[in-house]
Amino acid sequence: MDHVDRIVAQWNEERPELDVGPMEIIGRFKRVASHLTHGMGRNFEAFGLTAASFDVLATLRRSGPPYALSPGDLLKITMVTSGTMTNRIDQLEKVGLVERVKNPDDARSFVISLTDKGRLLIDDAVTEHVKVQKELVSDLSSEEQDLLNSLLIKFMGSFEG
Amino acid sequence: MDHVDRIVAQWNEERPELDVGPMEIIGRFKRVASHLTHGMGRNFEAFGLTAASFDVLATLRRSGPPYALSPGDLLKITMVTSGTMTNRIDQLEKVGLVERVKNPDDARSFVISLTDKGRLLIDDAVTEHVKVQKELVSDLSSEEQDLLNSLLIKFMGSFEG
DNA sequence: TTTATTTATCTTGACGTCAAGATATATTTT
DNA sequence: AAAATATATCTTGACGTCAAGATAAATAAA
Repeated sequence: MDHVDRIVAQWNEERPELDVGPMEIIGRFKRVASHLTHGMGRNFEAFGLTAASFDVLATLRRSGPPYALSPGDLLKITMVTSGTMTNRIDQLEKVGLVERVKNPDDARSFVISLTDKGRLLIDDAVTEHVKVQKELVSDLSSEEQDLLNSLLIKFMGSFEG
Repeated sequence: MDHVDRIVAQWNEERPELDVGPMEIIGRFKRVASHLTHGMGRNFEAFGLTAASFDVLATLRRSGPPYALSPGDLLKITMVTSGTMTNRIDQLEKVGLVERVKNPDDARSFVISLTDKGRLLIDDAVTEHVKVQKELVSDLSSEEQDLLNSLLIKFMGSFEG
């Protein structure tokens, strides 16, 4: 009888005609996602980052040398709006982790480039990040992890496929 | 080759020593959670609600008659901070969906009570909500849904058990 | 009974996000 | 060449959230 069971039991009592089967999956899904968010967030904090700033730095880092992408590329990859990305870049530039470099071929655009400081920080943070991620799924057996992953591939495909 | 595969491939190229297996699960998890949030959010909007206000109204409704809980109860159930709950209640009170009723036995506390308008609205919204939820998981077979749910029970238990 | 502690709720200030729209530059059409 | 359209980015204002702390009332300790 976990938290979601209790919610479902209440609805069965109050609105027995409702089909609350999918609510079990979705309720647990969002709750686990919240635990994952908080678990990873504690690590981001330890590096003076937020999920938002980590997201940008990691995107630049894994894109490979020269560790630079346009704001437009970044917002497509990270699925946020342009205003959000402007704000993220502002914050990161303020603390010297990225810099805006003018594109000489198109005066509308920039590239956002990792500074040395930014690259060193994100490399350390990612090293720790994957350890945290491993720990977060560690209560599932290797077989359960594979099974969950294959279900998630299909589930995600139903939205993005 | 989905979005998460591409991210993993980039890390393998740039930081091959990292164990990015858990990242597949967690990356897909957060991405699916985001699709679920947006899918349900469109329905909340159709009723003039947000995920936050729906959350409070649904919690009150499924608690059964007299559809009233204290702010303290609500924040424990919904896992938000007290400031957030105060703000949610303010918004809902402003539009007449709940009201603050003084507790005569303890002058510090109130109960937050669904108004008639609030109860009618949340009953309609929930009816639609479970339909949306059913649709959101409909690309998974009944067996896959059960399998996913049992994995989620264990996964969630690793945080809350 | 006075003082200290705990409990219940609210306030404040900062942050990340989004939607809508503004600005400036590039490209296409006429 | 001028006008219309498209593209790239930024600005603004509102919202939901949180952490930290304030307020007020109830309870416990002295």
